[in-house]
Amino acid sequence: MQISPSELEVMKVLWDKAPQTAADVAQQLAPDTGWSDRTVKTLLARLVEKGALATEAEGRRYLYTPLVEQKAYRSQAAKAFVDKVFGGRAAPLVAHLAEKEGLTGEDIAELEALIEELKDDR
Amino acid sequence: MQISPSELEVMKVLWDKAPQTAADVAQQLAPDTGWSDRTVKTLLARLVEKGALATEAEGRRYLYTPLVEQKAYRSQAAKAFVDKVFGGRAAPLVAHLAEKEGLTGEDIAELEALIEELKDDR
DNA sequence: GTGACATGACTACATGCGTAGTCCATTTGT
DNA sequence: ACAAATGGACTACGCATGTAGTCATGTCAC
Repeated sequence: MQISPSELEVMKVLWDKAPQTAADVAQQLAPDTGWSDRTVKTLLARLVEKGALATEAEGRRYLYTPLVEQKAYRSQAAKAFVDKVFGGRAAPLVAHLAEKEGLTGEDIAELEALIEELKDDR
Repeated sequence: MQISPSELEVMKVLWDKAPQTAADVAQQLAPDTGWSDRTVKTLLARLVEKGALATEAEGRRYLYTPLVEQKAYRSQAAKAFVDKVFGGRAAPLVAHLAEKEGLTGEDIAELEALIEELKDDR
C-alpha cells in the first residue's frame, strides 16, 4: 500500500489524535495547506479505500482512525528510501544529513546514545 | 527539479559511469527492470528536459552525462525525506532503520565513527 | 546504391495524484 | 415545518509517471 505525500499529511493528523471527524482533520490541515474540506475528504476516502484508515459511524458522520501505525509506516518508508537512494546503506545517509547541517548537536547526542544501545544489543 | 523513481534508476547507471549512450544505459538496466530500450530513451529524454542530464552529440547519437551529482541528489533527497516523514529529526530515522534489521554490525561501526567525527567538528 | 538496422523525435495511453465541484440526504436553528 | 448548513458519494480534470509504439532519417554491409 502506497501513501502519497498529501495523504501522509492527513495520516499525521490522525496519528496525533484519533479518532477524529473529517471536519476536525480538515480544520487542522487548513492553516498549513490551504486545502478545502472537499480535498481533505477525498484524501480520507482514498486512505480508507487503501486500508490505511478505518471508519466508524458516529451518527451521520464518520470517525476516522489509523489502521497503519506511524511506527510501521516510518520503518517501511525508511527502509524503502535507504534502499532506493542509498543502495541499502544507512551510514552514508546519516553522513549526508550531517553535511547538510541537517543534524543539530542534540541530534548527534541522540544518535550517539542510540549507537551505544545498538552496540550493547549485540 | 523532481527525479522520479524510474528516472533515478537511469541516473544511477550514469552516475556509475559517464558519458554513455542510450543503448549502453538500456543494456545495463534491462536485466533488472525488463524495460525496453524505448522506455529508457523516454526516461533519458525526460531527464534531459528536466536538466538532470547533458547530451553531447557523438556522430548520430547522443552521449549522456549527469548534470546533477549523486551527492547533491542524495543530500537533497535525504533532507526532504527526513522532513516529510520524520519531522526533520534524523535520530528517529536511524532508530527505525536499526529496528528493521536494516543496520549491519558494519553499519553500526561506521555510524559510530561518523558520530565521533561529528562531535570533533564542533 | 539499396535494404536492414539503429537512433532520435514525437505520440500514446492507462494510472495515480492534487485539488476540488456537484448531488443528495440529513440535521439543526428558528 | 422549512431553509440552511453539513456530510458522505460520486464525478472531474489536468499533470506526472510508467511503459511503450510509430515515424523519419542516417548509417552500414554488401
